[in-house]
Amino acid sequence: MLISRNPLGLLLRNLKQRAILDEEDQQAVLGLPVVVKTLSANGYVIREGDDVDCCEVLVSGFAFRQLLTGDGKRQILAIHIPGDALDFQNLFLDVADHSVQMLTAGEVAFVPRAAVQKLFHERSRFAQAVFINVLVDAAIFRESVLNLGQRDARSRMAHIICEFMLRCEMMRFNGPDNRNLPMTQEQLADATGLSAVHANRVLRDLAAENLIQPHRGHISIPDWRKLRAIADFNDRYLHLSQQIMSNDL
Amino acid sequence: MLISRNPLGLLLRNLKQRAILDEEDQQAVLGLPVVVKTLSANGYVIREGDDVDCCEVLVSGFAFRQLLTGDGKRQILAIHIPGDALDFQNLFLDVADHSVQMLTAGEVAFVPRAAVQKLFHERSRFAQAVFINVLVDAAIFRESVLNLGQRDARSRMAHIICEFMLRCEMMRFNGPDNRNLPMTQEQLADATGLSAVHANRVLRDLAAENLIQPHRGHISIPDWRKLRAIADFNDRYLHLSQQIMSNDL
DNA sequence: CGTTTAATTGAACACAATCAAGCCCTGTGG
DNA sequence: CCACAGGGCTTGATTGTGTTCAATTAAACG
Repeated sequence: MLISRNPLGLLLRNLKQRAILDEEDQQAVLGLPVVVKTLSANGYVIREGDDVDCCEVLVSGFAFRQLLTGDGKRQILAIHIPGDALDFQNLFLDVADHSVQMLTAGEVAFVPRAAVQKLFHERSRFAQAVFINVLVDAAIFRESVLNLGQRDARSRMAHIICEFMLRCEMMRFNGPDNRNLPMTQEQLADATGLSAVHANRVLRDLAAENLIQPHRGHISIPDWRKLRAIADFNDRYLHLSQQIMSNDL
Repeated sequence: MLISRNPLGLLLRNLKQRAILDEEDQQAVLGLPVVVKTLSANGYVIREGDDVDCCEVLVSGFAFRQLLTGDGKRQILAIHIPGDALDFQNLFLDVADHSVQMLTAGEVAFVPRAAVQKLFHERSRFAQAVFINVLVDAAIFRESVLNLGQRDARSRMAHIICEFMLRCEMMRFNGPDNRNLPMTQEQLADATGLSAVHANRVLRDLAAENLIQPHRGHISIPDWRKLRAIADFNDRYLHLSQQIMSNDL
C-alpha cells in the first residue's frame, strides 16, 4: 500500500515527524477504515454541539477551527493543512465544543472514531503519536493566547502568517500553490481578533513594505523570514527540534 | 492506601471524573514514585526552555502557566488548582515551551516522567484518562483564545473569574477559603490582556455592582452565577456532562 | 452585464493604554 | 512606638490604537 496513494498517508507522515512507529503500527494506521468526501469551501467538518462518532483527517485543501461567542462573534482558533487530524481533539470527548470548517474546497477522510480508539488502546506507540499531536496543537493554542493577549495588530497578523508558512514547510508543501494563505481579510480579522477594516489597513501596510503580497481571497509571502522580527516569532512552541529525520515521503 | 493521604489522591479524583479506571489502574497511579516539595508564591515549577524529566502535580495551593513575548510582556495562560497535572503538556515533549509558577505557596508532587510514560504505555485506560485531561486543557486554551480575541475587558475579566469558580466547584473545593481567587490585579491584567490600570477600573466597576468582592491580593465572589451573563460564560468547553458520578472522595 | 463578494477608504468615536501621582496597607528596623 | 520602605491599589489626564459607520471601488461569476 503506497503512502502517497492512501488518504491517510499524510497523516502518517505527520505522526512520524515526532514519534516512532514501527512497520506494523504504520500499516495499522494506513489500514484504518476510511471514507473520503470532497467538501466545498465553508463546508462544515465538525459542528459545535454535535455528538462525535467520526475522526476526520484533512487530505487536501485547507480548514479552520472556530468558536463563537454568545452574541455570534467568531474567533478563528487555528488553520489546518493537509495531513492534519481535525478531530483528535474529540477522540474521547463526546460532544464537540467547537466547529471545524473548510477554508477552501478539499477532501476529508472520515474514520470511525471507534476504530481510532481501538488502535489507541491496542498500540501504545500509536497512542503516544496521537498524544504528541494533540500536545503540539495545545502549544499552538497557547501561542495564540499570547498573540491575542499581548501583541499589537501588526505583530498578530504577521505571526499568524509566519505560523502558516512554517507549518506548510514542515509538511514539505513548498510548491508555489502551497505558499498561499487562502484566507479573506474578514477571516484574517476573525483570526487576529481585529475588525475587518483594521485588518485591511494592517495588511495594506505590510504589503506596502513588500512583506506580503495580498491577492483576492489569498495571500502569498515572498519570504516569510522577513516577517519574523515583526511577528516576534519564536518557533519553540512547534517543537521542531523534536522532529525525527526520515527519508520516505 | 488512603486517597486523601496520598499526594496524588486529588489527581486520581481528577482523572476519574471523566475516565474509567479500575482498581488496579488506581493503585498504579497512587503507587507512582513521588517527591513532594513545598514551594513559595512565585516559585517556578517549570521553566520555559528547560529539559523535561519530571511530571509535576499540584497538591495544594494555586499555580499558573505563563508565556512571555520577545520583549518581556507576560501572558497568563491558565490557573491551576490542587489535583491538576501541571506537566502532562510535556509528557512526550522534551523541552518546555512555557513556564509554570506558583500563585500562592503550596505543595507540588514531582513524579519522574519516565514512570508516567511507562504507565501510559502499559495501561491504556490510564493513557486515555491522561489524554482526556490534556484535551480538556486544550479546550480551556481555546476558550481563552475566544475570550481574548472577541470579548471586551469587562466580559474577559468576568469570564476568568467564572471559570476559576466553576473548576473549584468541580473539584469540590467549596470551603470559604477556596472561593477566593488569589490573584493580584496585575496578575489578572496579564491573564486578561489588559493593562494593570484598566484591570483595576474593570474590577472596581464589577465590585460596585456587587458581583465580586476584591480584597488585598485575592478576590472572592458572593455568587459567581451572577457573573455568567456578563461573562458570556458557556460551560460546554469544560465537558462537565461527561463527568462520571462517583461516591468516594 | 448585472449581481455578489471582497477589498478599500474616510471620518468620527470609543475603549483601553500610558503617564504620572498619590494612597493604603503591611512588614521591618531604628 | 514611630519612621520608612515597598507592594499593591487607586485615580486623573492624556494619548492612541483600533472600532464603527458609511460609502465606494474592484474583481469574480453567473
